[in-house]
Amino acid sequence: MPELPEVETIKSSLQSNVGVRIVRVELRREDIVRQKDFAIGEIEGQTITALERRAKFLDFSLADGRHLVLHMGMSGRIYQAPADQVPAEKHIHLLLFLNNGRCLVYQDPRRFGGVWLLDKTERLFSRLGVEPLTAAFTPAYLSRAVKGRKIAIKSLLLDQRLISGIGNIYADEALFAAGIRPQRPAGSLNEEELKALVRAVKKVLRQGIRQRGTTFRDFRDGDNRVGTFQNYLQVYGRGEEPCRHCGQPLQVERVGGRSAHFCPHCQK
DNA sequence: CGCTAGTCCTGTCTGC
DNA sequence: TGCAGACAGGACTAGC
Repeated sequence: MPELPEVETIKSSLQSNVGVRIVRVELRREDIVRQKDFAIGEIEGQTITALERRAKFLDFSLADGRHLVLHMGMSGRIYQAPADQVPAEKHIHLLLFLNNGRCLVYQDPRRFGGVWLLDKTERLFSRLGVEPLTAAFTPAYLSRAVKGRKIAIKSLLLDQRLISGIGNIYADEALFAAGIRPQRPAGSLNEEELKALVRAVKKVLRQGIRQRGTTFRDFRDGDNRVGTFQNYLQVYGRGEEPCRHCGQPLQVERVGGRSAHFCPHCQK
């Protein structure tokens, strides 16, 4: 569910908890912990010193230098609530009670997400590719990444080892904005198209962040509020509705096992 | 190496 | 109203 703009939105909305101490932890499901360098109880009494995003991961730095890292998978949420009003909802797996009167609620029905308790984030983050909103993501970088590759360009955009943070919605939106069909072999893109694609990826991700994410159904920010980028989607989730640009019906096809939305007229 | 299909889960929607 | 089946924003693995 949450892609880069959604995780970035969650991060911003939870920033006020930096500098706050975790007084009590309630782990309701042990099996959501994917990797454990230390026991969950050891985060009790610790202050959150930073909250950052890496790809689709949310990274809580703790005062002792260790990290609590979360991934939302398809259906995960993390939001703050008054500590004395913990929601009586299903699939709440982790609660962090803070000394500012709030608690952080981690909820994930499908459990494709998870929690990492790490001494260092290196092992988890080192296999991730470039952050698409940094200066390191350039046409030259993408050109090297696609060279000789027959894989569909959309699948390549979703490969977190190359570019980290793009998911199904923003991949489709970026390809539409760049005028490139999702099933095109990556290596077939010319310099001009690569340039357009880099620009389009940055553009749609920034728009997504500005609109505080896309709420198709599940996404909520750190205050449990919906985003608004769904009102600006050009292709994703629009089925065979008319293209907003040319009026021709959009098309949905499976590409690399994922649904791909595109305009056969506007995208080449 | 490249790609597909299967896997992990629950919830929701569609069609009968 | 019940039920079966398809599908969902992610990421990993096995196997051809």
